[in-house]
Amino acid sequence: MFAMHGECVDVREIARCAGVGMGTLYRHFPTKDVLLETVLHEDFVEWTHTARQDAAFQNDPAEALSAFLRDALERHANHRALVERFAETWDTPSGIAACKRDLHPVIEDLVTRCHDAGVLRPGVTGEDVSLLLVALGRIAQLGATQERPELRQRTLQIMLDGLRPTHQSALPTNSSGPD
Amino acid sequence: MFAMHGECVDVREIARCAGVGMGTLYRHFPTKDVLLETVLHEDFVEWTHTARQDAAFQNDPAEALSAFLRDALERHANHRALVERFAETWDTPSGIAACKRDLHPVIEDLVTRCHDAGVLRPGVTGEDVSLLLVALGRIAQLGATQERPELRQRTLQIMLDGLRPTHQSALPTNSSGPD
Amino acid sequence: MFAMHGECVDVREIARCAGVGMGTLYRHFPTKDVLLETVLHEDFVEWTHTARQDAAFQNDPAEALSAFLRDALERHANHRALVERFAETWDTPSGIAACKRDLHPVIEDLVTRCHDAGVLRPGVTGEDVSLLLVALGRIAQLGATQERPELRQRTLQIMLDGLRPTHQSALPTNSSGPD
Amino acid sequence: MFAMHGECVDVREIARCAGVGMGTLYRHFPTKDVLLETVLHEDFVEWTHTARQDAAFQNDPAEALSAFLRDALERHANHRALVERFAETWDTPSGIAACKRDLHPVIEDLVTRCHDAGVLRPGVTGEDVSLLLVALGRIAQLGATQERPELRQRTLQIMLDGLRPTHQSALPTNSSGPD
DNA sequence: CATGAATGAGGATTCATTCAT
DNA sequence: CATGAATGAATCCTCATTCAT
Repeated sequence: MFAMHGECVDVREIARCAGVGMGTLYRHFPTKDVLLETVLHEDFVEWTHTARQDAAFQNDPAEALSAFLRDALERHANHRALVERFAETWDTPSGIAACKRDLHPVIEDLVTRCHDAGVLRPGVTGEDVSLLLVALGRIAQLGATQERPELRQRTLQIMLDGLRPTHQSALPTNSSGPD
Repeated sequence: MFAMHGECVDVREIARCAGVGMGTLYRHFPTKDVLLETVLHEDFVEWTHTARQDAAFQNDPAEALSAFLRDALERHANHRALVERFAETWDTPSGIAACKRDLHPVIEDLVTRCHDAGVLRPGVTGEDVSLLLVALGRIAQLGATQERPELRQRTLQIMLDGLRPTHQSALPTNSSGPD
Repeated sequence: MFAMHGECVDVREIARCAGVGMGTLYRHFPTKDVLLETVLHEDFVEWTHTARQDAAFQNDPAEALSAFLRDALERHANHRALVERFAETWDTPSGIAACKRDLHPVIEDLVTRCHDAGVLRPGVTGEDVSLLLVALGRIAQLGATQERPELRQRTLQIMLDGLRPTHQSALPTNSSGPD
Repeated sequence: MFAMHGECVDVREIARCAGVGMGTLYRHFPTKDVLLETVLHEDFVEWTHTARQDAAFQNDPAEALSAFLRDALERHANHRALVERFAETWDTPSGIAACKRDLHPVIEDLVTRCHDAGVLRPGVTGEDVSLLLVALGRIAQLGATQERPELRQRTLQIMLDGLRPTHQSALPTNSSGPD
């Protein structure tokens, strides 16, 4: 339900579709928000697991990274709440802590491997890639890109190409210097 | 208020912060939605105007495009509702019609000029640029990028570099062929 | 305005149609209700005047009464607020005091004249006739009777015939006796 | 509540008097209007049922008709919203469709039976009787007739007598002729 | 004295959460 | 332990009335 309708779904709808009563729902999850976080945590765990495996099987680190982003794009396209909350990772200290705990290490690994192999633009960090993910998530939710999936793949391609080591120019950094 | 808190703000809050009563608000705008659309329309008009001028004064088309995106990024960073509704341009037929009417031609012009000058990756459309805008908008709203503005500029840089004519590989198109 | 739309009209509408500002309206009438009462009072005065004259010119008391009711019916058909408030005469002590003061004597006179001439069913009082007026008022306001005026005239005819001296049976009286 | 105060009662008042919260009310009835219509429908059903039975047990058609009107009068006296909405039957196409569906056939039957028995003034239609009902409804709501019930019975008596076959004169018809 | 913008209480409706059965 | 009816705070919008200009 969260995947389809986002975090706005009526809890009654959720209970009804789950085939249980409201009470049962609230016994297991004290709050709508906790339910959502739980659902998302499971999604992150599964995503992390799959991503880790895919990365392990893929010897080409560049391809590993782009495969990860391609997969992420499709996941976001099919999961409204994921998109809505994934962004929060960056904002709320606790937020979807799950995301930070589970997913970020995978991204960091991919970035490190790519840098080691020299297939990633210098200076790109895991944080940069995560931000691109947030950006892609928003794109994936647009009705237009749902009807014409090639649209979101074009955007992804542009981002991937922007990450190539072809671009040696430094990315902007904290202009106030190291403080 | 819309800029700061998005379209969810309580109308009472809006009225209070405007220093007026509910009635005054509703005298000027028949509906919360009309108020929002009015605010956004003004923003789009101003944005369009500025963008057009900037583009006219800038002889270098590539710089014109990146200046446009940089400006858009800052605008989105300071305007939650803008971000929320700009995306809708892609979904709701009517939606923020203002956006389509006012802003899209500017984008199309920029893209055309860049292509004519050969400074834009082949195949990139105005639609692609608009999608990047939506993506950037989401980024700009993150608390993290508000505290560390260089973060969003990094993302923008990656996107801009992905748009360079260096990348000659074709972008994905409707795989079902021309129908 | 009250005549056309009833007492629900927006005061702003009234002011606008009168070509004055709200302040002017409220200078003359401290309250919407006072305005309505004033308007109605004028109507009652005019009605009373006309009714008195008509009655004076008409030698046949029966015809005078039925002419009065016919006229009242048409007035009610064209005056929503009149209908809405005329009924209140019976309820609120002050209410449209104007009505009691201005119109009721006319009715009482007509009834007395009819009784004196023996053309009215025994026992019928001015109060009975006034109640019939209230009843007719409601009828006159129905859309159906506005489109087909003969409908309301049929109802009036039935009432008038019910008032004929043909009917000698006593009308119900306070069953608890004279207390 | 509707019976006592008419359709203007605050839903909160309704909920409070029902001893339930707002939510409970809205769980059962999606809209204030639906609630009203439901209440009225039940009333119409019950009314129809009773009226049909009374009519069936009464061999004298004239008495059946006057009993029906007497009963209607008392019902209206105790039900403000009934009065308010019953009139609408004549105006809004849908309106209290329930009324038309449930009650009108009963009235038509009564009228037909009376005509067959020759105890009803020639030309009187079910529509005429329904209009008299509307008229009586208004009367029944007056505070004066609530305090002195004989007042409304007098009005009813006058109407009933106006319906007697004694009155052979034709009732007004559409003056524009049969078109 | 005229204006009409401003006021704000009041009314219908929604939905996350609780609790008696 | 499961149920789902009940709760009521929160939200958008209307309109009679006031008051600064």
